[in-house]
Amino acid sequence: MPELPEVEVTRQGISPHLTGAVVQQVVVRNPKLRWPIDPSISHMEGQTIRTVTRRAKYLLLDTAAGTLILHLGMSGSLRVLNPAPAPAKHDHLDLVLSSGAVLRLNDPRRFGAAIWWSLPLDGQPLLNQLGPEPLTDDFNVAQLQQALKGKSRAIKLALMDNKIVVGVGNIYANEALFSAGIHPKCSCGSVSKARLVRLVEEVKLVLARAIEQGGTTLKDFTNADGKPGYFVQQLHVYGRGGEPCTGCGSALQEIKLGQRATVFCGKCQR
DNA sequence: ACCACGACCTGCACGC
DNA sequence: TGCGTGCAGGTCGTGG
Repeated sequence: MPELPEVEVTRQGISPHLTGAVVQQVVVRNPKLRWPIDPSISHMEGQTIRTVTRRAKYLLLDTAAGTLILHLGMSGSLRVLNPAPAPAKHDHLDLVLSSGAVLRLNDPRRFGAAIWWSLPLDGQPLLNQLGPEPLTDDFNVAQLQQALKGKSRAIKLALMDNKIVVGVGNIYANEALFSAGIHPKCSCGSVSKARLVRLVEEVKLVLARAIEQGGTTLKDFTNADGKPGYFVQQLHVYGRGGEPCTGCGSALQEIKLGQRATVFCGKCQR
């Protein structure tokens, strides 16, 4: 489900309900996520959520005693419910707030994660190896050029590599490469600086636009209020293999790259 | 040090 | 209608 825009839309949706709220109870219905939810998550009970932030596709709920790190995997979603209905299938985790509202995690495929981290965050192994945030100046041409220098693998795989830049998943990697006119199989080291300038711009643009539109809903993504995102209407290539290119009209090609569906225009992208 | 690939899961669309 | 197959928005850990 979520790439960076969907996670950010989720963050924006839940933040007003969570910031300053006291966690009255943590209910773990099924601990079997990507990593088992550790019982120490109960230490969050009684804590006040100070901030709700995002790093890459991780949501960070900060308290004085530690941070709850949430990841939505491929199929996870968070809702704030008040009142909360009876839990449904795949509702694995609830944070019951003293306001009566409930933050509920639903994740059919269970690739997501919920990790209670009571140590300093800079020692968190999932977080401390991550590359720059794409929507900040830390992601720029100089940094990208340095990261790609001498590498021969396909540019699309590099774009989706969290050490190079975080948050760009399969949808937006396809879209950004299309907008930048770069063939997804281009060898990293062979892309000119001018084209990398363009790529950095397009990555930022497509992510920012998707956030504005409430994210991309393909099947099951909804924001914290249960509403879908509308960016799917602005996708140029993702999910459109065989259909006409919005630029030149020729049929979009679809291949596999790193086991992921890769769609591009053979004419507009070189 | 790099990189490709399998693995983790459920649900859905499709073809027979 | 039912069954098998393949595919899906992520990313860690492995083995080469």
